[in-house]
Amino acid sequence: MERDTRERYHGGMAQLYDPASVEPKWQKKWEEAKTFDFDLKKAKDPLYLLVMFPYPSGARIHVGHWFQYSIPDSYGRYLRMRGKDVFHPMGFDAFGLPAENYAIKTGVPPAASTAENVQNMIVQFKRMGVMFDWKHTLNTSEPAYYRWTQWLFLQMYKHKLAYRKEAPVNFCPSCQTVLANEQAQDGTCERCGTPVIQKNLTQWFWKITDYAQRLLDGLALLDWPEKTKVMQRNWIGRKEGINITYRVKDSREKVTVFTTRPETNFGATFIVISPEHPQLTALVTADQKKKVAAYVRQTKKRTTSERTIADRKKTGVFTGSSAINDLTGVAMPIWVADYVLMDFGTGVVVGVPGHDLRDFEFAREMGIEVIRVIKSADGDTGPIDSADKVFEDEGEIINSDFLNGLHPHAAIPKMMDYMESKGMGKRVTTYRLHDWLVSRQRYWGAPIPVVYDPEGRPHPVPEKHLPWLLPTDVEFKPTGESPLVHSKEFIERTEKIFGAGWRPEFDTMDTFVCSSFYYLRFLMEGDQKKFVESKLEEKWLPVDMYIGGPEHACMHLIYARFIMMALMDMGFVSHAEPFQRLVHQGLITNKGAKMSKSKNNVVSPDEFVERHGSDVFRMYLMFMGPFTDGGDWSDTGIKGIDRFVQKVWRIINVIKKVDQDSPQLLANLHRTIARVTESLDRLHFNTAISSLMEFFNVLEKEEGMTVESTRTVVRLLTPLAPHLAEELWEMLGGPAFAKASGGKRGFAFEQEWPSYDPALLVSDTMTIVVQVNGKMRGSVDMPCDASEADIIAAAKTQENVKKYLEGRSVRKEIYVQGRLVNLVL
RNA sequence: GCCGGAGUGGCGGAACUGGUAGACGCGCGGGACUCAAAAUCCCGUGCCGCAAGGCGUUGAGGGUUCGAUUCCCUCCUCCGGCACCA
Repeated sequence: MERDTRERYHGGMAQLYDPASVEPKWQKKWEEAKTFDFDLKKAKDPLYLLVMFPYPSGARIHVGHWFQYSIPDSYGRYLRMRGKDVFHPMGFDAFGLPAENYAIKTGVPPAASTAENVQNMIVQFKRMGVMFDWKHTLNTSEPAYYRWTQWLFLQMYKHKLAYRKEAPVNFCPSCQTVLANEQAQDGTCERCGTPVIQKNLTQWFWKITDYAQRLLDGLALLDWPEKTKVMQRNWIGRKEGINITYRVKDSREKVTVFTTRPETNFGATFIVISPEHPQLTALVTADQKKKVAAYVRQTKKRTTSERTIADRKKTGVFTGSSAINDLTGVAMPIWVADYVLMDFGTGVVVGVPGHDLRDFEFAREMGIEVIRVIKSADGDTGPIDSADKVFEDEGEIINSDFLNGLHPHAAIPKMMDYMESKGMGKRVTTYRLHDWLVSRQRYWGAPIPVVYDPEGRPHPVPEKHLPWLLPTDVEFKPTGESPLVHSKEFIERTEKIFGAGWRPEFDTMDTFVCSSFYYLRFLMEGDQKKFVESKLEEKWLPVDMYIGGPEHACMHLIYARFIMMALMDMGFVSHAEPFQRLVHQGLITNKGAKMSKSKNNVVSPDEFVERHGSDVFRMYLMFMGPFTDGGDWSDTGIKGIDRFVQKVWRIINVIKKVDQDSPQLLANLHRTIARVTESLDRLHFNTAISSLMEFFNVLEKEEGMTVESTRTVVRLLTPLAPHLAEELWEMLGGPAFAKASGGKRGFAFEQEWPSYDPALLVSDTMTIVVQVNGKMRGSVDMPCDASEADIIAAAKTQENVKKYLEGRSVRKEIYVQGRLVNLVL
């Protein structure tokens, strides 16, 4: 078909490059030679290159996988040629919902489907031609791995970083199952549409909040995208303010509020307490009891997402109590309302309706007095009677006794000092960050290694019983409880070890726990009795370059940092930060939309890889644009790369091998080396490829090239098109040459990266652009050592320039060294 | 609403710290080869012009500068994140 005719009309000079036979050949040779087997101990110049590990889905590898894994592979090959000992492992984040859902649907146990998916993915990765060291792979769902997930839990428990408390979960009464937040969007169940209810369960938490400040401070030293750092800072959400304590009228109770704007306190007219607040009952007076109880009951029915819709009409009930504002002596009614959240600040808020929109809305709804204490930007000091007049910005303070005339930057500290001196308040710092809820009411996860005695008290499972195996005699169909509850074996095992009446913890761990330390487990070889080998950890961490999607900015990337810090405090590791440099690959979309199975718009790379080969496909992905940008999928340009590969093949095959390169060719080659090197250093694979294209466009017109230079060109191609380069390298006698000249191994990617001679980049003439009034009017070629005066003089004699100078005087002459002359008239 | 980021030909994109905008590729137009098509090669491809040359131009408007895609201000659009956070 196509191929025969292509050859026939090709002039018979060279065979067409055929990736279908060449690529498997080299994949086999690489594997047989064990070229990717890595020795962590022997490595001299270690570089840890890590790409976030994938979930082993049952579907075939998609375009996004290719983008995420083949391009970093090219980068890794480049660094390897630069002399780095590049450790680039790959594993599988294998616990999680999809395998469990698949089991519910088909009855296939998650362990079986997962193992099969992993094998399928490995085959596909090999076909991709990536140089993962499969000797160092891991799978988080295997007991050999999750025993360390459990070990980590035990360490957290031992160091008082794990605790239990009641927390609400989303529950679907129809499916009888706990839902993740993403399965319960809009307050209805993803699967059946039934309204989701909130259910309180006692669950395990990890105290990430203890590390809030360190997580914040640590960001400063990381080589991460600024955007990601900002997101983490916002996520941690440090706020400095003051806790003000008010006396409650006719009661021994006191209420404490948190505020960052105490200077507005002369305008405080009410207090709002969260419906969940434990102090609430003590504040409710007898005559308000019924109303408040009804309101609290109503709130419980609402999901968090429902409660946090910004535009919702404010609701609330008066508790009957009032607090005294000691600044003014005013009694502030205490209300209960669901717009105040229990888990931020103190769960109680002081209402300043004149200068906070939500407070104003509430006050208007409930008929509470509004006082102005800040002059608005346009000087308005009058009453505040509409939402438009609520002035939330900073301005001059009025109606506030000793603060009058001040601006917030001065008033805030003054008020804080005043309140602290009078014992009314105390400065505090709060964080938005919440403790990490690690319990999941799921089957397919690492069992939490805890057992409960007959009195219900928790005890850690001793380390000698790890891995605390996930039972297999379970019912996957949802019953409203954790699937593990129905495992006879699990309960029997627990009673046998710990005694009659003992029960295991039936919840499993969040999969983010598994992925919070996997970069450490890749460093293990052979000995599986230790969590981490100290010498290797010191040598290899932090990860030099971590590549993954920006969607992990706030979850995985904070959890992993937290765990690393905790492990350092416990003495297991020597570094506080796991990932020194972070790069987010861009997203490959399809017609602007994210590819997803549910949208049925996932592009399969299979047919393209089959037709054009792995090298062409990966280079096409690189050529689409910068790695960090991603892009919209389109196959229209793949032809360009295919042509390029054929052109490279043809030229290298047919070009005359000469004894000496022309000076232009040599200069061009060295310029190309410089540009490709610089592009790769900056992860600009697209421009690395275009530089090579330019080189071949010129090379085509050359008489010939030395074998030495040809080999140099092949080495430049090696990271980008590894299979093609290997074939060319062999053709050029590269392996024999390499062995003869230094004992290095023979594959192309095992060779040294070409260096360039800066002297060859400089030519002895330079082209100076001549501008008149900032517009280009010509150019002059001058020797590099020409003086400024000579250059300007030459510029003025240019025909086209002369025309503009005619009859006008030059007011100013600007000369930019080696670049341009601008004549201002 | 708040916090980030980005807007460059028909398209993907290039342009290091302000200095020839549009590299490279796709697509498109023309030509060579062919009975023909595909493939391949050559030429062209911001606009006007046969050409010499001229003009315009990096989302819109303004500013700084001899000179702005690049720096500053205002606005528009798109993307990402957060959001009743006190």
